[in-house]
Amino acid sequence: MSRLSFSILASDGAARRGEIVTRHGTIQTPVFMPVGTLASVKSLTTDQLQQLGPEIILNNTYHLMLRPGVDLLEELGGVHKFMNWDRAVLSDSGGFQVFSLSSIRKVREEGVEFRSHIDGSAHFLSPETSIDIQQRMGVDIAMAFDECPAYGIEHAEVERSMELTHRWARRSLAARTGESALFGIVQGGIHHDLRKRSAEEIGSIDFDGVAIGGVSVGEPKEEMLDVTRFTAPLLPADKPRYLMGVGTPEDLLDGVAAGIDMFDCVMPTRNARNGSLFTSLGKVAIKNARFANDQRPLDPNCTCVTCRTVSRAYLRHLYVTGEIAAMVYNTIHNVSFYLDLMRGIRQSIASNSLQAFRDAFLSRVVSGEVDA
RNA sequence: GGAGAGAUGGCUGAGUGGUUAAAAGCAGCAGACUGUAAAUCUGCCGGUCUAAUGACCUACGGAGGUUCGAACCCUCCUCUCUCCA
Repeated sequence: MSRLSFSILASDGAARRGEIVTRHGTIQTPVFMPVGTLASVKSLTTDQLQQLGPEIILNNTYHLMLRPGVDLLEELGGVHKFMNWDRAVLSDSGGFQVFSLSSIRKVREEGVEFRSHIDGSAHFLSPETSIDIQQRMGVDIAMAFDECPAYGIEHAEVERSMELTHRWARRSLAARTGESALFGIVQGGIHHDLRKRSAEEIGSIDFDGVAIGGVSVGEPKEEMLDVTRFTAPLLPADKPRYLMGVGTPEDLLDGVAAGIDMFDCVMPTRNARNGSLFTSLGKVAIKNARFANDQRPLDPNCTCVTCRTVSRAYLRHLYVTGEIAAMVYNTIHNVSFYLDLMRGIRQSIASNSLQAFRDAFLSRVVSGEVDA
């Protein structure tokens, strides 16, 4: 079979309702991909994850390259077998670590030299090595190796970085020899002219999908939305569009409306571990004293295990006492909430009512009736 | 019975004449988190008033004293702990 195929089933304005077929199953889009950096969606067993039902998750090249190492990963049969996950996996190329680990790396034309954040040892990632590692991990979708520039640097510097990303994009594709599908990444910061150039350049390369990278790196929300709205329509219409690292529930609604098909973000999982929970009635900081005696389910409109079986009072107690179960329950809920949201979004596109769905969602959340 | 040590803010615990409303940790209260160096980080944390700066009050076991000034020095009292009988 081909590495990947994408078809659009319906649309609503710029929003698309589609299907991506991978070697590990079919993905309904728009889709949210939970992040499992180290071949684990933090705090969840694969079985628990499976029951939540995401059709695809993320892994990370940089982190897995360090531990357990790609040789071992390959020897153990790839990430799917390693974590006993039979659905799709997309791997980030390590490009984000060029940004997030900027203090311990050095960028050159050839690639990026990292000092391991674990033991200080030197590691090198280039388009060729990144793609090689991703293929050997056996992921369904690999990402081109890119440079993710920080927010706030000058236009000329963003342009230089973007051009490097373009050269690396072609090298990434040339390095792809295996079964993994490969997505290109558009850069260009917050600058329309650069984003346009990048979209044209990356869009002209024979990738299986195209991502918008370099957002959610500290820029104001409006800038991110502006870049997304500007760039999405410039991307090839017949390929999946992936907005990297985004975002909040509201961001997902906006992204879909702009024509994005795929999202990933650490927010639901990280926030869960930090006691910040997304609900249909707004955000809940479960550690707040007001939940100490609150016997209601976290979210009355949610059917996840957490909301079906335990109270806010219990969730608060687990969190405050530092019990591991707090992270499990919280993560189950937040991931479930995100997946439910995407399900609702897909249905609304199919029935041409995305705008109404968005309005209803936001009005419920904004009304702040968590305490009602 | 004898010898010694100690009593500090909700807790543990620094501080031995002024810059001390009093370190630090914990607990408590709140906030942040966007392709994960995150079960992390930040702020507040005696009281009242203030948007804030700030002002006043109360405070280092109790009572008294020395001093311009005391958590810190002296006296007595109360209590706690350790060792020896």
